[in-house]
Amino acid sequence: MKFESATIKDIAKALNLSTSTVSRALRGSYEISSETKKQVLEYAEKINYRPNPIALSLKERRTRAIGVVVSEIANNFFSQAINGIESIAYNRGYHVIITQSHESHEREKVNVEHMAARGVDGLLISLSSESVDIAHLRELHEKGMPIVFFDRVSDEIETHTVTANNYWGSYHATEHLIYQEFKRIAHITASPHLSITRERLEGYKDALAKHNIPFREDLIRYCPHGGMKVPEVEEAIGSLMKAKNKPDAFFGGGDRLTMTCFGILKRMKLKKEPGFIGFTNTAVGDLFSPAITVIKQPAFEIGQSATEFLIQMIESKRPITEFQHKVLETELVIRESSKKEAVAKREA
Amino acid sequence: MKFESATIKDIAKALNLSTSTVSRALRGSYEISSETKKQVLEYAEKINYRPNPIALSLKERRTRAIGVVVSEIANNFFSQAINGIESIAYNRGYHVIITQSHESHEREKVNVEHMAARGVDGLLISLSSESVDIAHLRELHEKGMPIVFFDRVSDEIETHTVTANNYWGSYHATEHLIYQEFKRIAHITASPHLSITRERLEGYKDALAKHNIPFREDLIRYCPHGGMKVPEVEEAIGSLMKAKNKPDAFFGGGDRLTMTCFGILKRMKLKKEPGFIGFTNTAVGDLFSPAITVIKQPAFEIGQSATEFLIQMIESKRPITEFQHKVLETELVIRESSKKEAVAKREA
DNA sequence: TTCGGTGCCGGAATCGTTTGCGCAAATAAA
DNA sequence: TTTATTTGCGCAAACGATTCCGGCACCGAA
Repeated sequence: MKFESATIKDIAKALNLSTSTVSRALRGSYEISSETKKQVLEYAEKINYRPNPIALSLKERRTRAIGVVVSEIANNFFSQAINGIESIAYNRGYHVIITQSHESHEREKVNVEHMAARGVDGLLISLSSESVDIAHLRELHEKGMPIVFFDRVSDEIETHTVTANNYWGSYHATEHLIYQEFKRIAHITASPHLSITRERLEGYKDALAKHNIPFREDLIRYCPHGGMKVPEVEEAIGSLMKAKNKPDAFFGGGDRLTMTCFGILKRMKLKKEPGFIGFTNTAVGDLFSPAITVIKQPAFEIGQSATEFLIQMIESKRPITEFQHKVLETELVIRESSKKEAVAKREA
Repeated sequence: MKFESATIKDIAKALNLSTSTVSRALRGSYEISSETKKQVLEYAEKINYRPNPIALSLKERRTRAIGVVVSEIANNFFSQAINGIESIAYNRGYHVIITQSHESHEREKVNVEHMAARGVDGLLISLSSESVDIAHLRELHEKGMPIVFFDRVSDEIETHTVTANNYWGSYHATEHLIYQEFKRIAHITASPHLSITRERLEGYKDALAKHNIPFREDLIRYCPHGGMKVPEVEEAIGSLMKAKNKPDAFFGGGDRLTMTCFGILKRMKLKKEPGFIGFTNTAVGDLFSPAITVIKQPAFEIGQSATEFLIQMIESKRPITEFQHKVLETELVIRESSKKEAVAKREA
């Protein structure tokens, strides 16, 4: 089974011209008589000629494609970010190749290497939770591959980054819970070496400090798989609820994590329902019971900005030395799950 | 900014050999002395040589990549199906290129053409809701491009298809609502020329007929954008609720549609809460209020089967003439939203 | 010594496209 | 008429890899 397409040679043969003439005619070179041009153009149109992008890539050493690595597309944040990426890329004439790391460092590496070999012009990446060692990226970066980090960034590579303001998002969320008079706020978060984990943890800590609530390490739980493995989260919550002083509120540190967490807590049917808040970009937070308070990230815009930076790098003649670190604000959407009165009422 | 890689020429030059010898040595040809082979292999390893896939594609006229077109990745069904596709593809040594049509026929066409030109070895496609005319696919198919339809299929092209048993899924869902004593079941569904729309409508009709409930066209609403445009669904529901005889239950015909519908109904805060059921693969249906009854499709398996068929077609020596139409069973997950008693209780 | 065979390797074509260079004919200038 | 310039086009190399074809050297056999 193969699939043949018309080539420049077919045109040349049919019109008794050389391939070079045809090529030049197609791109409207001034060296070709307008009559020949017309002939070629018409015939090309007739047989629906399309230049072979593979041959072009080989020749020009560029593909007009950008590669994307996210952990999961089945994650509201990432699917929205991808839509942002596409919106810019298509307008600028780039195609987007999406891959998933499934939070696996190995998978991330394989994907990145394949896309690099395949000749993408640049890479947009949000690190997997397993990625401590990013030698595979550094190597590529040193060879000149444009790379932009978004969401989960690394400072081991000097380049543009685009993130949400995780610190303030987390700070405000935590402060909101404090205002609602929750005293023992547990923070269920992802792998501690992710930038987002650290930033969100800092915001949480600082909000506590601001309100003179001592930070307690035993209220923090790290789930390296970021909510993908339910037992991991169950274990985290279980251990928290077994303690003498149970938390009275939970704060989820990522999209999947927030969902998983919320589900587990709900299924536990606790007598004393805890307050809940989480980072997630779900569109249906108000359909939940209780309607869930969320920190929403400007995912679409993050995708857009990252893509703009990347294309700018790709198309720049000289190496870039000044890098930007764009930070976009989050939005706290307050609903029922974080309100003390609401919680109290549901318990009554 | 460019990105250079070692080539076979570099090896040849360094070792004072010809490129042909190096090429042969790398693939272990018997015509090359074991000594030369060793040299070449070692040097290749040392400089971390990787064959250029673009050059290979040009030569071999295959890319070991398969293209996927879905309407939205931010759709639980599709993201799960894509995971199924990847699980098979990667094991068989194929890469997966994901594109979204956003329910636009034009976008679908552009994506398909680009992937074809780019040289994917085959195509996995679930049609956009706008795609009535599929000339772009037929043309490709006639030129020999292997294509497998999944989920939203077309009978205009003779090929393998993989779908959920939409008819029975819909039949059982409808029957379930009937058993729960709902009398006027509205069906909010997608574009009428999608195969899934037709199949689900048939199941709905036949279940009504089986229970001697007359089918009423005025209980059906088509939303061509499949729930992507909220106003469209609001209008549909609004018009149904304005009628003298309001529906007492709603049945959503697709993933996005079900979510959108459910949200709108909830926000309407109706005195008399209608029964609800819908096709969706959401993982969090039990977190909703009320917990939502769903028809779940075996999305992952659909993705897997479709990919197996496709790779089989790609690797087949002779044209395939016998096509399979695989149908996988759906699962009805009954929760609160469809239970008459529950609805009554919530109303009390 | 010559012939056939084998082992090992290089030359060159090929995939589809672009492009530097050169060449012939036509036109313009001398 | 001769020389210079322009116009219009073809040849061939290049991108990176594979592969057909052929060649050289060395061996044993006749």
